[in-house]
Amino acid sequence: MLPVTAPRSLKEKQRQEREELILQAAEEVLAEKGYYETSVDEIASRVGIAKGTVYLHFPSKEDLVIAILERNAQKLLELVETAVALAPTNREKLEAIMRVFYSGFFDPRTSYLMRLPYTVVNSSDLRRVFVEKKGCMHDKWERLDILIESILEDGKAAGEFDQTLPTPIMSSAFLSLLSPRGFERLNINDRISLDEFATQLGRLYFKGIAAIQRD
Amino acid sequence: MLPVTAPRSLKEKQRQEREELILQAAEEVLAEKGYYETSVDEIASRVGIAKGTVYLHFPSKEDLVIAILERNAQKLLELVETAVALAPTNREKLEAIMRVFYSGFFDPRTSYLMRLPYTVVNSSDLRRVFVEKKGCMHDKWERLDILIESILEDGKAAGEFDQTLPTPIMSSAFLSLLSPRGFERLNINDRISLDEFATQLGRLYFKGIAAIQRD
Amino acid sequence: MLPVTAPRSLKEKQRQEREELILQAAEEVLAEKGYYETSVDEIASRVGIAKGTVYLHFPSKEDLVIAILERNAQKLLELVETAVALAPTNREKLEAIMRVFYSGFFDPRTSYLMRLPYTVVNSSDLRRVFVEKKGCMHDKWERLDILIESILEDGKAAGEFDQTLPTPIMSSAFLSLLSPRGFERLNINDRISLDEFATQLGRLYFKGIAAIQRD
Amino acid sequence: MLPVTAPRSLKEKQRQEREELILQAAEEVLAEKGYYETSVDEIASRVGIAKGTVYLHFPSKEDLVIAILERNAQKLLELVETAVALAPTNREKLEAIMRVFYSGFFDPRTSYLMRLPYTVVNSSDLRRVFVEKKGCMHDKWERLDILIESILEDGKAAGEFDQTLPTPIMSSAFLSLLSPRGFERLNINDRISLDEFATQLGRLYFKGIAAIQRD
DNA sequence: GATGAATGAGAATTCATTCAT
DNA sequence: TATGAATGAATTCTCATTCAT
Repeated sequence: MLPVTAPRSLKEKQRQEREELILQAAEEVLAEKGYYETSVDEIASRVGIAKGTVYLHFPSKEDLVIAILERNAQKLLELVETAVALAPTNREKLEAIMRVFYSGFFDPRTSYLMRLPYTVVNSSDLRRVFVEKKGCMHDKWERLDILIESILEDGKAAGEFDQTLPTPIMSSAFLSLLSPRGFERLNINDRISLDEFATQLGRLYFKGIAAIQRD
Repeated sequence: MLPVTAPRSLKEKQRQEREELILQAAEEVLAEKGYYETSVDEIASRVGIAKGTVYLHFPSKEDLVIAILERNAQKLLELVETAVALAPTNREKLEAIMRVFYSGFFDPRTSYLMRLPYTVVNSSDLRRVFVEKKGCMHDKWERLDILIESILEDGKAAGEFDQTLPTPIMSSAFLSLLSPRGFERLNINDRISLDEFATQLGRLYFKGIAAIQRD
Repeated sequence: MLPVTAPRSLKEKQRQEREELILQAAEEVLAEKGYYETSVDEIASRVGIAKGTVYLHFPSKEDLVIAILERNAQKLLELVETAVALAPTNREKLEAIMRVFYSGFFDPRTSYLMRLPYTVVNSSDLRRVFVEKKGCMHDKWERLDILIESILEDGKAAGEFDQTLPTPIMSSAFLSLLSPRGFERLNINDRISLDEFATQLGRLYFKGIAAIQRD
Repeated sequence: MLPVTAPRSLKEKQRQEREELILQAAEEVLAEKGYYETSVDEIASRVGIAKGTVYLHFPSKEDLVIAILERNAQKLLELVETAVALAPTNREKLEAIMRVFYSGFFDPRTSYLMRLPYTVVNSSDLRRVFVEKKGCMHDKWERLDILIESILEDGKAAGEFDQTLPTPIMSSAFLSLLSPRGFERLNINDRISLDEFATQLGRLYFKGIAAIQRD
């Protein structure tokens, strides 16, 4: 008997490959030019296909971007959860999250992966369009938030973290410190390795900048 | 001789007043809708003038926004410098900067004032257009950076701040913590006053989140 | 004192003239090509203006067509009502309506005026889009219907018209006979004057085609 | 020799069956949405085949519609000719035609059959595309016209119909009265049976609406 | 100066048709 | 033969910018 599913899964495979190419090209252009300066035409021509073909895969430009955001946010979340699961202490869990974000931001292979969701969530323009209006990535971002807060709470319970600091402040500050701008700012003048950066930033987050650490 | 300067300065005054109205309306719409969703038409109609009139004052939409950014960045810088000058210690100087930013972000009267420059600098989309391509606010942001770094260096020299942390990391982290998203995130669920927020964030920045602060 | 209203009304006049030109060009192209084969581009280029200018006057292609339909239906209704008011007997009122329709259809100066509304109401494609979905011309067509039925009822009461025929059938048949296709069919082979056509059709409507008119 | 014709005619049979399915699906969608709102995609998916398959049977969307129109016009003509052949008098012949049209329009099983040709012939938009440009249904419509005129002429010769009315006017009016809109208009408010409608309309056509039927 | 009508390049989206598989 | 992915011309609509009044 001939494999009936084969042709279907072949087609499906090709379809997915094509879709993957579109998503990648779109990520690329979006990262280069931003949402508003990116045209569907350009995405298509970068893949080497016609404009109409993009619309065979995604019903609209917005939906294409949402697909990228959801996918990347999902991947990001998985990386974070894995990293957290592997880290033994609460402090190391947080440091692991930092490393996931930063290495994601600056490794060209995964750059778009994380930069786009983070950028969209933290830019007011795109936030409005995608996050607030469409609820895009809402669940993923919430899970990330919950994860961080639970690490902080665990750390407090374990006496590792300062119980007098409100957890929301701690998590909010933590998310702020993850901004790719932080490392970009540095990289312009002072060449620094990502690892070094994450280490130092972790130290800062845990010990603060004060010299003598008595309250 | 006819009083040539008087009418001129009268005209000039009216001109400046009108320009001010345009800038204010533009700030308002930009804050509401973002750069790309804002049309010159809407700005003009909010001022109650014709679209063409906007172009008598600013050669392009981009230039109008640049004017706002430069102006607000300038004002912001002044506020920061004043606050810094008044604060006695280095830690208090940094805390003062935090307060300037946060109260600026969330006081409706000055909200646009600071949010816009900060947003633009920290969003990748607009950053590209205004900061990187046009060099917009470059000098102001550099001065802010220098100011912060000098405070940090002074603090290190005075033994207040940890000398083992690289100054660029410290300043970069400081700038990241200023993000308006930080406070927004909190305000959704946990109502917290701006003052409380700035105080706690300052504490976190200086002492870190660790429980027992011995290295 | 200068006439303050003058410049305004001048502008307004020009605006209306331009709008009139657009409406006329649109009527023309629509009559030539039909709704779906007509592009906004073609309308604009026939007026000798840019595409965008059309959108200064009408928010969408659909709205432009609706404006034409409403206007023409309105004008048509006025002509009908005037003609009816002037005709002494009920039979003459109905004949007057026939004349209004037919002379409207075939006088090149007013051709689009009536053909378009009648066509749209009686074509199933456009009916769906404009009449059913948008309620376009609904009120005008209803008034025409009421007018015709009241003439028929009056005629019945006066003993002029056959009281055994249901009024809705009579009015429906009357409206069917108004179809421009009726005259067009004739004009291809048999040249006939509009007046002659209307007269004969009136006779048919009143006396039927039977030779000896005893039931 | 292998049975060459048998498989061929089997294939041919399947081919024709499929073509029939396409035609039926197309009629259905066309009746629902109209020519311009109907996509080849929708037709194909209603048959459960791929879009490309439609093009194996018909060289273009237009040709598919032409096939439907020709076929339906043919069927309509046959029904009319049969009905005419069976009716004894000229008046009954005309009444039979009316019944064929009206029952065709409103019997869901044959609705598309007649409505489509009649609609296309009487709408100005589609008339242009199919009838005038392509000469679609031209011969059938002409035969119908000739049939009606010959009935009218026979009736006149037999003293049944008014000899002073021009035959073209009579036939043109007759065709106008067949419009499906006529019955639709009625059915909205006044529920009336098709039979009743045809009877009354026939009476109107023969005797007119006048009360006292002496000239 | 002030106006706002006009412009026209450019964007997103659709869909009949083709063609490699 | 059947498929359905790919195409790309065509369409509607937007909006920054210009310019005659």
